[in-house]
Amino acid sequence: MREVIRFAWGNSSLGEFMVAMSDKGLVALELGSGRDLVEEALRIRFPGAEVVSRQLELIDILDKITRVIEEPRFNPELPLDMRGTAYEIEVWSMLRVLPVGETISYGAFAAKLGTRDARDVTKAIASNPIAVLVPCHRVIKKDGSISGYRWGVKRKRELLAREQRAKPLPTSEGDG
DNA sequence: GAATTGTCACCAG
DNA sequence: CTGGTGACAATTC
Repeated sequence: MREVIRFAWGNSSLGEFMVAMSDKGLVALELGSGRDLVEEALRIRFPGAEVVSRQLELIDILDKITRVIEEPRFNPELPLDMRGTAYEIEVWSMLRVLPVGETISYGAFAAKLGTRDARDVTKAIASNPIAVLVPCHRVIKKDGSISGYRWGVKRKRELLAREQRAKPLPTSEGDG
């Protein structure tokens, strides 16, 4: 029996986004870069699967995702159906334990995983199909600057800015 | 900020 | 194993 991938589009302050689900859970969360392109990419990613639009069925999911984007500390508790190599899944799992508002360098993150190279971690992170819920945006360069993001550097900066605002630290920031 | 170089584990064949 | 590849890191201008 053919696998069915359901998807739907939502809107947030970061722009449009698309969620896609298999029977097991979330398989993709894409931040708007053209509906046709994203939907096409979905079919390429799941050859042989039936990719169908289910806007109304996923309305609850869309609502949760929207809230996560607006409020980084909100936990949607959605099941993730992560597909990739064993190494990629390990990296994505590690990403999800990073605390809100924290950032880590690729090198430091690599060290947490083992003795692997920073360059290697980037490949796995860059292959992450699930934006925001797998907080790949919390990994930045050692320099502190942001060099790349699959869904646009501007969105990455925006997400980080929100998380830092949402950070529970009592410190009063003097930045302006 | 943009360009350059060193480096190495992973992935595909 | 061989070959190709990077959302790096550190340096330079």
